Amino acid sequence: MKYWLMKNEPEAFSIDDLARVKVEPWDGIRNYQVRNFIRDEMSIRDQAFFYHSSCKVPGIVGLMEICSEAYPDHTAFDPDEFYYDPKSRPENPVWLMRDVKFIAKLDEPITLRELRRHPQLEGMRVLQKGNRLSITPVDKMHWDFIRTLMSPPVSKQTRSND
DNA sequence: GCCAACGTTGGC
DNA sequence: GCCAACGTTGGC
Repeated sequence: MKYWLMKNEPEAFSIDDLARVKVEPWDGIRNYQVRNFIRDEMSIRDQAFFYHSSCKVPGIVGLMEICSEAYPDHTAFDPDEFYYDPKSRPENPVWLMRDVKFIAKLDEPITLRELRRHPQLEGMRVLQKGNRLSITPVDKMHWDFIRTLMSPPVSKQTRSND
């Protein structure tokens, strides 16, 4: 099992949106490195942090699970879509996506600022200068440490179901 | 809104 | 294949 951190702008799609719909296609990936992650390295049942980026307080806001194989991102085919990319054709799709499933919303976000404070998290991809990948792998060591920061433990009320 | 950092594009 | 110009990301 692998662990991931997945960034999204909350204005476009937030943890509250995911909590409401429960399952959502993670579309709009237009970076080859990230495409390769989701195609080659992700698996169903991998766990991921939901991260809010480009907002007032960037940070980890929730937990989710990868719940589909990779499949073509159809938003690349549609000229009316913001993420339209004529390179990608239905007969030969360049861009892929996976579905993610809501697990929990944190009672308190773990902010980027806080993540940077912990020496235990040194080397985390998302903390590295110049990192521009919207999805990055998270070492188990770092995952486990961050889970311990989620106190009080992720509350029952915000769990989808166990 | 600024700007550092990095990816992509395209001329040569 | 090089690299300058440009575009995008995303924290601050």
